[in-house]
Amino acid sequence: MNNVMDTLKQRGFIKQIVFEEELYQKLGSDSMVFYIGFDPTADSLHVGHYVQLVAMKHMQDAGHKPIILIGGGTGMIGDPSGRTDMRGMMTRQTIENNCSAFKKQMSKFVKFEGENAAIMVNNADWLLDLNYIEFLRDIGVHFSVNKMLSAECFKQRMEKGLTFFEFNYMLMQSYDFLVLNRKYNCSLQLGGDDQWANILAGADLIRKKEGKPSYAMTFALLTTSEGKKMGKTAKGALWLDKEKTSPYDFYQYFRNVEDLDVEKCLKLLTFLPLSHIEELIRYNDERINKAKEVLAYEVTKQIHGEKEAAAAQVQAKAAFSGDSDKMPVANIKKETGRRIADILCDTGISPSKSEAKRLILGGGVFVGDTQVSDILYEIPENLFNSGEFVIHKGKKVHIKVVVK
RNA sequence: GGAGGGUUUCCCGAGCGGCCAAAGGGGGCAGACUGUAAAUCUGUUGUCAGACGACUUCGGUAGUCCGAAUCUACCACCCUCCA
Repeated sequence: MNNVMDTLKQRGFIKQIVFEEELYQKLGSDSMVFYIGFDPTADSLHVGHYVQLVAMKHMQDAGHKPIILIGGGTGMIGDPSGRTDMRGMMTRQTIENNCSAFKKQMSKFVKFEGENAAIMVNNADWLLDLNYIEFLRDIGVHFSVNKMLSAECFKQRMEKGLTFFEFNYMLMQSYDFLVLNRKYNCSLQLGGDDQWANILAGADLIRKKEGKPSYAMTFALLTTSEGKKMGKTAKGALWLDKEKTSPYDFYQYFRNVEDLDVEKCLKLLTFLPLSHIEELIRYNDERINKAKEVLAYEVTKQIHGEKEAAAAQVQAKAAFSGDSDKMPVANIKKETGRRIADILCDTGISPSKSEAKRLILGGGVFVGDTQVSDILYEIPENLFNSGEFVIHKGKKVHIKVVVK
């Protein structure tokens, strides 16, 4: 069996590993049970989660058995790692809703049948009913506050303040690992590099309580070449839920990544063979656009399926080549009037009329091929009555407006 | 529990009682240059209005004043120091 650690390394996933040699041996010879945890912080997964899922799939394909842990219990607390302030506390109801949304989305990426079928667990099942005193006596004794305080993940919080409430998060996550170890013989935990301290603590706990070997490995976070988090848009995260981020927007996001990030994205987010990727990123000039198209298509395909990906690609190509037949469409009602500012709002191209006017004054709006410079501009009657026309906002937003 | 400091527009942050829709930076959007890239330069960045202008906003509430983001009182939350 091909050693998956090599694969993950070559594709740039791996950031830190505990007992690397030993783990490498095991991954190469046995089928290991491993887990990745996901806290239900929103009602949809985003690209950051997706990277973890890709890694999980590589692991599963190599014969290892994944456990997906949903943090229905840890979500009640909120991970303080790397944050400057406390997360808003979520109600139980919200958490449960988020959990089921997560489950639904994740089930697409890993297989739940066969020899090394994935399983999904929820830590609410064992965390919610813990007895405080028992827990402290059993688990709490193994944690050194001195050591915890020196952890990198609390650093930012040492300046702004950290409540005892959140300070416990690490114990919860460590306990999860222990539970999974006892129940499923899970001895490896994976996660984003921001989870390093939490994961390590868990591995230590298993060694202390069970005297058994346990391993930890973290993945590089998806960041741009400038070190900023990727997957952030003006509207928030890049969601996997197509109601929250349309396949078209999703496609466009990756179609527009910087040159310097294309390779990383192809390796981390797609399953294309490395040789193929090498081929794609060979050029440094405009030919790299081809690679971006492939990237956008492949990632969209993984998440929304081949049909949606193809559709997004067609729309994108149409929009940028001026082929109005296949452009993204916005419908408006016939009675809305023909003023350009109103139409920009009705189609969602602009969030407000003031904004629309600014855009026009700035020279960013075209109806068909004519630039609009007057805020009072009306769509010519014959065009309006013809039922459809094209509006361009800047160079990137091209919409076919259909009058109904 | 005691003493002090804070809460400003998407984010960070400056704001003398009138000239504040509120400096500056970041981010966003648009223009130029390009390759639907980056870098750079320019403009713009509360809402409504064709325009004059009107309206809403500076943690909350109630006041003082012709006039308040700026003053007062109370409330809420946060931080720092001392216990």
